[in-house]
Amino acid sequence: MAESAFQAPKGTRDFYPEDAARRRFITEAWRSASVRHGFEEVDGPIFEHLDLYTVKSGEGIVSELFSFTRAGGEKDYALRPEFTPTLARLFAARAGSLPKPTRWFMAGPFFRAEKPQRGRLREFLQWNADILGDASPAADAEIIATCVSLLASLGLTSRDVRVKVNHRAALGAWLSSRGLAAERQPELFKLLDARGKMPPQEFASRIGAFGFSAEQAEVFLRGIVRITVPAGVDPRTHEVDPLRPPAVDPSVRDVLDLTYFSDAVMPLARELVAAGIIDWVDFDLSIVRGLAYYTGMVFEVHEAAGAERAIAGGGRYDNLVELFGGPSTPAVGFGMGDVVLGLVLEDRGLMPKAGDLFRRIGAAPDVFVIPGPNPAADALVKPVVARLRAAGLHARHTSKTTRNIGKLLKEAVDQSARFALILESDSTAAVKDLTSGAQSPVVPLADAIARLTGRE
RNA sequence: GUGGCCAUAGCUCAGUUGGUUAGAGCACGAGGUUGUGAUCCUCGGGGUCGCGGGUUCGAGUCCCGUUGGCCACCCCA
Repeated sequence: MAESAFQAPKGTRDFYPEDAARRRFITEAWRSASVRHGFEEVDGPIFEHLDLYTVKSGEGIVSELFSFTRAGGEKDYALRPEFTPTLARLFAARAGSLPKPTRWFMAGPFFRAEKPQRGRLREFLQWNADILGDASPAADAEIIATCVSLLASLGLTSRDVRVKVNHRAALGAWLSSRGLAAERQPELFKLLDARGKMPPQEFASRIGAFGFSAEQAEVFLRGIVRITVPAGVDPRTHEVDPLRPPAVDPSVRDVLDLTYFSDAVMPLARELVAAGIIDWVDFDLSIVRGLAYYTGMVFEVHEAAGAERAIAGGGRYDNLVELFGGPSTPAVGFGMGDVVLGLVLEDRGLMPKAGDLFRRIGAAPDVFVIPGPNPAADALVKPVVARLRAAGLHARHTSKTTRNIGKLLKEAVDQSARFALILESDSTAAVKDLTSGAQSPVVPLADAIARLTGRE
């Protein structure tokens, strides 16, 4: 703020080196998890025709978008607020020649014209992974497993975060069986979604209007049917009896008929057990999400104590590709933003600090070349650095004038270099391992370089 | 979009009922001592106090507006 009156636009971020490194740390983890699970990377334009978004969401969406008309142009455009329409467009255009199922991921910037708050900005990065052309519960589970794989790769555990899973069709069928007309269900979903924002008495009274008792309201408030694997049981071989959901809280059964729910969810639960991630999952009747187009399984990932906003969310959307002009195609996927994920990692102390961070993203120097006090060493610094770089190493040298060994070693450490190469004369050097502190004896320069460039 | 709280150095903050040239610690830069990441010493850069206006002899301080941040509501694809 010193020299300029300009501020970054509301809800945007500036990325100084350590910020950019944190961003890369996250995006590289996204990429790795995607590739590990067999997804291929795609992308589309960062702005699309405005119509692409109003088709699905109506004109009301426009106030949430950054939209514009080119000076002198006619068409309306919008910065992309989500990827699903673009994904559907890409898929529809080549549906005939794509493999089934098609597994795609992308990660990039998105824009929403909302009022910024903690965890919610106007420009953010989002990771999307989708499976198109596979209607099976196995695909549902694979999507969740990919998400869990990412979380685990960053050091999060099933005690830090919970995957809340629900099934829209199952919940709808159950509600219909209790006589709640389909038209009134979205109303109930909205109430369920807002349950945490009102006193319990108010919730009980409002849910009473839908024909639920106070005891049932209590169950909705707790909201959770948890399926866990008992300690000592190998989740890969653990059998789940579809007729008897394991470890369901008995008090829940007393007041809710979960038959519809479990019929729809048990095949998925079995897949989650097979994938070894059932411990991460709670089945939660109140998770509703974008009622607009989800048709089956829906899920959200939350910090276990409920801190922060949702880390990720997704579900099955079997009608959407068709809505965008493609062939009828079952699909399931999810999105995860970088903002909340970053906050949770910071909260848990899992975001690496400077030196480690640069090392983790491959931006730390392999070797820092230090001239000793011998004047002959000075002239050697640049040729040696050039030679190390030609061999593919990340090599740096000081730009300071001091030849104080201690200060130069400190500079090497500050820059998180792995090794220091100390030039002793025009033909000799020592290699110091800056991680262990071990230093080699003074050897011929060629030997020292060979040690640094040789295979590990 | 509505409302509340906040804004002084890169960071954390101090700054008296309105009064000289706005300070500290850390961080950063240059150099010195000790041939090894430390310690120590010297020096230095950096602020039109978010921005604009008003009141006043005089505003970092009081008033209004504005921008941005945080929080709640709305929304959350």
